[in-house]
Parts: sequence; structure tokens; C-alpha cells
Amino acid sequence: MTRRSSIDSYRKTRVDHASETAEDYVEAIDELIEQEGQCRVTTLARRLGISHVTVSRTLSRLASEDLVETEPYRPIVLTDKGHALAAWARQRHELVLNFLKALGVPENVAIPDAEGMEHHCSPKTLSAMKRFLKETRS
Amino acid sequence: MTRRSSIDSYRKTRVDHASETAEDYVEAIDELIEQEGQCRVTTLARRLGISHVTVSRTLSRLASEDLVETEPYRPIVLTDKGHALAAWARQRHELVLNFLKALGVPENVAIPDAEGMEHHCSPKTLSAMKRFLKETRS
DNA sequence: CATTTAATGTAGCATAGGCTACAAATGGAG
DNA sequence: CTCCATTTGTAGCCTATGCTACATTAAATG
Repeated sequence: MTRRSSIDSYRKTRVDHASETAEDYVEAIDELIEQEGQCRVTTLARRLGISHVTVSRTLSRLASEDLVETEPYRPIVLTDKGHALAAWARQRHELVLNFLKALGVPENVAIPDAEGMEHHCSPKTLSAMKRFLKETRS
Repeated sequence: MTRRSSIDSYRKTRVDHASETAEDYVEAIDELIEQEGQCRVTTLARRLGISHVTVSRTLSRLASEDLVETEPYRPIVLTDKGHALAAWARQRHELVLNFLKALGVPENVAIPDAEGMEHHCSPKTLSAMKRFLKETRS
């Protein structure tokens, strides 16, 4: 039983990874729009720490997935779907980060760890984290 | 400050991913050797849920990184370095899984989540998990 | 020991995500 | 309005990870 599910676990991890990029992008785009009024390719590239070329190509994929809308030389816009995903990702990000901090992980470590872990937390794990935060606060 | 580290966080997540495959492979190889006395390409492929072709190619890379030794049509052997990495990965895997279960995450969810999360837990986060387990047990 | 079956390797293709170098568009300063 | 700096796009290359189809080796069985 544990044997059987190991295959599925590995597969899930792989599939998760496919959507991680999308989540990171829409989350960063959403933040940039909030912070600067708009999101440009170059700004996003700086934020993600990669070249504008990679960002540009990835945005094409996200556009084909109906998460963003792009016009040549224009700011990047989130679709409703993209915005919803961003909101969800940001919320989850906050939760995981707060959870790690409440667990006693120093912030400078919790930030990068949360970044990597958040994509792999299923709803039930997120609920457990919420529960922990509630109990800890009281 | 949080701004500055966001770039590094994204970068760290990407770099982490590069070593995830290696960790998953040596961990699975180590388990198979323990369970079946040897590890064959096909068995490993089944375990990881991917084709033997992909496994074969990835093993070449791991061999070039001195983690495994391969001979054509022969079982896969872990180098000392590979075995050490496997031991570390298995230990970390156990810890994360036990932590999630102690947190109240159902096992069937904890297994795949641990699989994805473990690669992103830095030593300080692992320490915090250990601490939590100790406190919970008492 | 020949033959079939299973395991492994190889060829070749696809996608995702990196990059540099160069071209073209935009926008602001003079 | 022209020109220059910045931004964005395009061409082309790389690695990692997936695959199917086919070739080859090893092993098992009659």
C-alpha cells in the first residue's frame, strides 16, 4: 500500500512542478501590479532573477493557458483566472511562511523554504498548518 | 530586504530542483537494494513511475556526478557518496513524514506531500520539525 | 543449445526553462 | 522631430526530463 503509493507520490511531485512556474509568475505579477501599478517584462524578470527572454517565452505559455494577457511592448495583465490563481498562491504563501515562523524557523530561512514548500502542500496539510497557528496563538 | 531576498528565494527553489532528482534516485536505489538485494533499471523505473529510458539516461548523469556506478546490463550500485546522500535523504524523508503526521495530516496525504516538501527543507526547518516532534511526544 | 522472453540500450522527438547576442519598438530629451 | 537609452522581441543554443519505437544483450526454458 505504501509501496503502491510511492509511484503516485513521485508522479504527483513531477506534476506539481509543472504548475509551480505558473503560480510563481502570477503571484509575482500580482504583487508587482499592486506595488508599481503595472507589471513589465523586465521588472518581472528582475523579480524572478532570470533573463527577460525566459520570462517572455514563459508568458506565452501562460497566455495560452489563459492566465495572462500580453500585447507586444505592453504591460502584462492577469486574466480573471490568473488573478484567482495569484490570490490563492499569495494566501497559501503567507500561510506557509507564518507557519514556519510559528514553528520557530528564523525568518531568513523561512522565506526561501516557504517558497519551495508551498507548491507541495495539499489542502489538508494547509488546514493542519492553520490549526497549528490557531492553537499556538491562543 | 524582503524584496532583495525574493530573488534569491526563487533562485534557490530552482537550484534545489536540480538536486531533487538525484536525491529521489539514490533514495529509491538504496531502498530497492535493501528490499530486493539489488537495483535494476526496470525495477527503478517502475518505482519512480517513469520509463526505463529516462531512468537509464538520468543514471548516466548521476554516474558522472559520482553518485552511482553502472555497467551495461548490470545492477546499479551506489558509490559511497551516493550512499551517504541516500541515507541523508531517507532520514530527512522520515522526519518530514513523521512531522506531517504529528501535525495531524492524514497519512495518505502526508506521503505525497512529504515527497514534494522534503527537498525544500533547510537544516533549520528540519531542526524545528524535530523539536516539534519531541514536544508533541512528551 | 536453440529459441523465446525479458531487460537494457539507442535513436530520435517533444516540452520546459535557462542563456547570449542581436534586432526592433517605445518613449523621453534635446 | 530626431536621436538615444531602455524595453521588448527573436534567433539560436544548451541541459534536464519525459516519451515511443526499435535494436541488442542476457537469461530462462524447452
